[in-house]
Amino acid sequence: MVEGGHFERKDYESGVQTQDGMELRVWLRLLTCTNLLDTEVRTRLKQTADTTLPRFDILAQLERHVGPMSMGELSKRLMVSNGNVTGLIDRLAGEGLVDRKPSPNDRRVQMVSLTKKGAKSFSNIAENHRTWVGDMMADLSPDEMNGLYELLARLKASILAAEDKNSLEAAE
Amino acid sequence: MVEGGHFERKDYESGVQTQDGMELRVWLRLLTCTNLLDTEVRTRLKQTADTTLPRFDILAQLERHVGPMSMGELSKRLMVSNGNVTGLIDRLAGEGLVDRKPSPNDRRVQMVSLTKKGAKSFSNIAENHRTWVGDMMADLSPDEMNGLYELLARLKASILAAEDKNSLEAAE
DNA sequence: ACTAATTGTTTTAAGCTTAAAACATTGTCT
DNA sequence: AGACAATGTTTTAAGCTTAAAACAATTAGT
Repeated sequence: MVEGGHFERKDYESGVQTQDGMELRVWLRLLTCTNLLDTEVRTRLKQTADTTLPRFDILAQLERHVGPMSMGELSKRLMVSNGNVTGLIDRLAGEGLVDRKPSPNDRRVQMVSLTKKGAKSFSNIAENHRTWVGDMMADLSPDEMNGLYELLARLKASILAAEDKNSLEAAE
Repeated sequence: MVEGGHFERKDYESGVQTQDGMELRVWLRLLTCTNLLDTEVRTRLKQTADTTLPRFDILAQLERHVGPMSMGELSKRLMVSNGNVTGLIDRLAGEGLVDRKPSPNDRRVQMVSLTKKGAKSFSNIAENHRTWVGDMMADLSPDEMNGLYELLARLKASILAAEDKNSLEAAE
């Protein structure tokens, strides 16, 4: 999109002013890293397997679950809306990667499972996925990886604490 | 969505197996943190200002630029497609937050600028935005913030190096 | 000046996403 | 059993996003 090689993707940092606080700078750098990785993964999924990340996420959930899974459970595990799952499963079923059939116990429920084709497709893609992510982080030392891992845990805890505090205030 | 308070949002970590490599674990934790922050910001933008993050990003770009900006320049700075900007500006113009008029020099070009209403709206939202992000990171010490900032810089460099290497291979 | 290529924008088609409404089925209560 | 609440899924309406095609206007080359 832009010439030069290093700014084809979202890079929110380019707009940060020096007077911005450290929090905004960390947030924008976090966003930049996530977008770079995310975009790269999506691009390679498209190029090498002609699929998308949401489809891949569904196959991954089905693969690690023993036996078929209901639409609702898929929706909970992926943390997306029910309607979203309906659409994705429609397309995956159309491509023959998953199988959807009504539950014999409860006629409201649709049970979904991987087809053989779906399982095979997933295992190929998952292998690639692991390699891609590894390559992108190849320049970080084990110490750096551990440090990042721990700091992200601290950040996650801080965010959740802030949300809890906020929801308590809202409940008053 | 799920009871318990800590897993209402995307949390890819819940599915990671112990045999997964460190790279995948870091990636999923990165994704979790970004999604938590991103979702929170979007939710609050919706609740407090009835707007969205893409709209906010456009107002921010227009605010820091002196004078009107073309559609193409906006598209480059936000790192999104031209068509995307067209749609967003359509809606922002409909809400009276931005002004769009043809350039006098080049009749292909549309020049966009903030209206008074848009500038006022942006400054209110930006103030809140800074506070939200600060609150979410409140539990991290200055040292931790600096450490995270530096490690993310290392990660960004590693990703870009991997992309460059990959595109060089593709060009052979 | 005519033709070509280039540049700037919009339109189109497809997919992802959500919230809210609509439907279908099951469970509960009397 | 009948009414009503709760649960599981799909549909609908709206917005974000992209790639590719279509349009419009400018620039370059002859």
